[in-house]
Amino acid sequence: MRLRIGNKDLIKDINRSLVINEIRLNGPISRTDISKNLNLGLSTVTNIVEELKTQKLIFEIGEADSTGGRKPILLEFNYNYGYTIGIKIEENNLIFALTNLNADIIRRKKVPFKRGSNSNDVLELIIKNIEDLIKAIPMDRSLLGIGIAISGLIDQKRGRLIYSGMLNWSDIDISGILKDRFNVPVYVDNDVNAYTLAELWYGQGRTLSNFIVVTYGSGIGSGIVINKRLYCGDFGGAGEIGHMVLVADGRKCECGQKGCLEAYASENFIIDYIKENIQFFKESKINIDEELSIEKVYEYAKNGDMLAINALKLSAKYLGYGLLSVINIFNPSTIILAGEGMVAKDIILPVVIDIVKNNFF
Amino acid sequence: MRLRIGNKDLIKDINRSLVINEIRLNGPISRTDISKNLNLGLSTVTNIVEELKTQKLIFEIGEADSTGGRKPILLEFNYNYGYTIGIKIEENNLIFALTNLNADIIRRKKVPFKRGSNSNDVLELIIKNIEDLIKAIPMDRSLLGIGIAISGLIDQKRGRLIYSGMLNWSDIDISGILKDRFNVPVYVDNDVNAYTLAELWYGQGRTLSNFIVVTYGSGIGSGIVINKRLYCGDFGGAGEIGHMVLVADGRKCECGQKGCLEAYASENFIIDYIKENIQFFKESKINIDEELSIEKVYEYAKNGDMLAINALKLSAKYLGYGLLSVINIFNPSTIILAGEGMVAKDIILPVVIDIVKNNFF
DNA sequence: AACATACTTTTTTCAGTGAAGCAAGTTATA
DNA sequence: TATAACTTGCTTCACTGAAAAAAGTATGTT
Repeated sequence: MRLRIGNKDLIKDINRSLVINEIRLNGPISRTDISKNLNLGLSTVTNIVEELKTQKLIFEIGEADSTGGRKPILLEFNYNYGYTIGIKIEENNLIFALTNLNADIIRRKKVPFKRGSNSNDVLELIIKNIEDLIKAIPMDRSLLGIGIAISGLIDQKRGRLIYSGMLNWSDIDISGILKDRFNVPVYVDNDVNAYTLAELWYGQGRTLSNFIVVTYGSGIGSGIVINKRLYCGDFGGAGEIGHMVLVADGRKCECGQKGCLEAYASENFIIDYIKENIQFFKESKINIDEELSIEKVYEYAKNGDMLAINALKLSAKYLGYGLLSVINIFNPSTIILAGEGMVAKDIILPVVIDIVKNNFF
Repeated sequence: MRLRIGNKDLIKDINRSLVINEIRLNGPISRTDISKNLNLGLSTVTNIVEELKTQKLIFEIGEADSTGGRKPILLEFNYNYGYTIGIKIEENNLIFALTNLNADIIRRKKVPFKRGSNSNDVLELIIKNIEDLIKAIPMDRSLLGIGIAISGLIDQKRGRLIYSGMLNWSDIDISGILKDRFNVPVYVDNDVNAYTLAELWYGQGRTLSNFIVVTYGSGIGSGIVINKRLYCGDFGGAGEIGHMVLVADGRKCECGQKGCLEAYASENFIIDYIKENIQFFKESKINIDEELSIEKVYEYAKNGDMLAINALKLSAKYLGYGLLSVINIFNPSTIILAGEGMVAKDIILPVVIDIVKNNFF
């Protein structure tokens, strides 16, 4: 990143940003209060507000009660100034959401596609659906940007998909293709990071400087926020805590390594563990001959099946050790646990919390 | 951190910083080149340079060869503008260094104190020696700041020592005491972070945005640099990679946890391993009855003793697994390995590199 | 070799610009 | 009449850009 030099444009940009954010986050608010909160001159605020009003980025929403003088005029951010489209690419589904700037969903759409489709066909499908969604935007407003979440390794800076095992795609310039077509900024990131940004901007992370989001489900991933910014590493692949070594020389992991956290705390491990140990649980109702899905395991556990419960608890134990490492490394005030695996949180959380509490250095 | 509003002071501060840093890092340099490199107006550079010259922060060092026109006047940063004192508190030694702003050491001093001394006595000793060092500063120059490195848990923001096991001190307002006495900024951090900052400012890290320093010795620690800033975590304790769980339910660690990296990759492990396994190495020359120090182990290893070599290699193997986890989490372009353990790098490095290369996801 | 002319490059000067800041004034209310 | 909210007009100051000044080099002529 090149450092910006100080000049009048910089001042302008800074103060406009400050005023917009003050109104967006603390609005409705009066000019006087903005001035006090930001320590900006009152006349400066007046001028900036005037400009933002003509740009329709903000508007006067009405007046508040007087406290002994002229009533303050309340300003509010125009959340419908523009719209954005968010897309999640799943294994055989596209999920679209058209939102305003408050992330209110205006329209939502789920579009299936054939598992294993090639990237060109799916991108074609994405373009068609974006065109369709754009029609729902009011005439005098416009699309401001597109965000895409894909499970895989992403070059965030260039908006390229480097590799996705789930889709079996590699090296696709998603941002370039869509930017050419729609002429708006296009952001691409993996699903965990996208979820982490959501927590940072709209969720529990709003008030935090540093936190880690850990997703627990088919695999284990994490999003890292440091100094209020998502950290992606030098090659875009930070946060792969699923492939931390938890058991030196341990179980083989899909990635090729041995003893990864993900080889112990994941859906696959739970199912494998049940298969390996069903012989020791004569009273278990689990039928090993039918295809065993993770949902069925949850079902069995809910009904008190000890094998299912043990498998979940063991997986949770390893998850706890993984979190312990994360805590020792990042020393964050908060860790957010999420992911499909959390549907069994009644069983998992007590185990995890117990391990973390009793072992933290 | 409160955001600064945009005004003329901000512009001034930014551009003065940019010019100073340009001269400091790329000097000697002419006004014209500064203007080109920073994209700042030539007249602006002239004005700022004039100001910095009267402040004696920079000076004109001479002229460079002409390239067909007027000779450029070269500007250089005045590294002797002021001085700083750096102090490392060891188990029974204080190490002082008086340096100029180029980190050139003007004077260095080693002052022993009684192991187990209380903090007041040692701080008294520190103050006396600082007073002594200040006498070595030229009359017209001054002390600009003090930096202190201690092994332990530090509250960097307040400059307080929270707890040091090595010294058996806790909750000491080091910064407050010295700031009151000398009226200059005082920075306190643990030894690993201090070393990491040295790498960031003067070492291999100068050109890197993200890197991790891993110290391997009596324990394992790490310093984390993200976006050119040292990351300390919300409670000042980030980087404790020594207490990552490497072997679930493994060896007991000094910290109370089980299976920490430090329980496997550390001097203590190496010595314990030798004691536990000497029975299997009949040909080993190691005499288990004498007090076994890590230095002696290195000596034995250098002379080809297989037990010593095996112990070092095994410890290195675990270190490799630890680094693998660090790489998976941070995805940095560079890891810097340092610490006393590296004196045996001929044995350790090949093992570590092999593990990392063959396993990286 | 001495000199004149043309061109280059570096640095300085100075009027102009614009964003913030300040103070006095206006509006609206208790 | 006092007070709070907001507006207007003027001042300030750091950057900008163009022109001028300073200090060279390159080349051709006598």
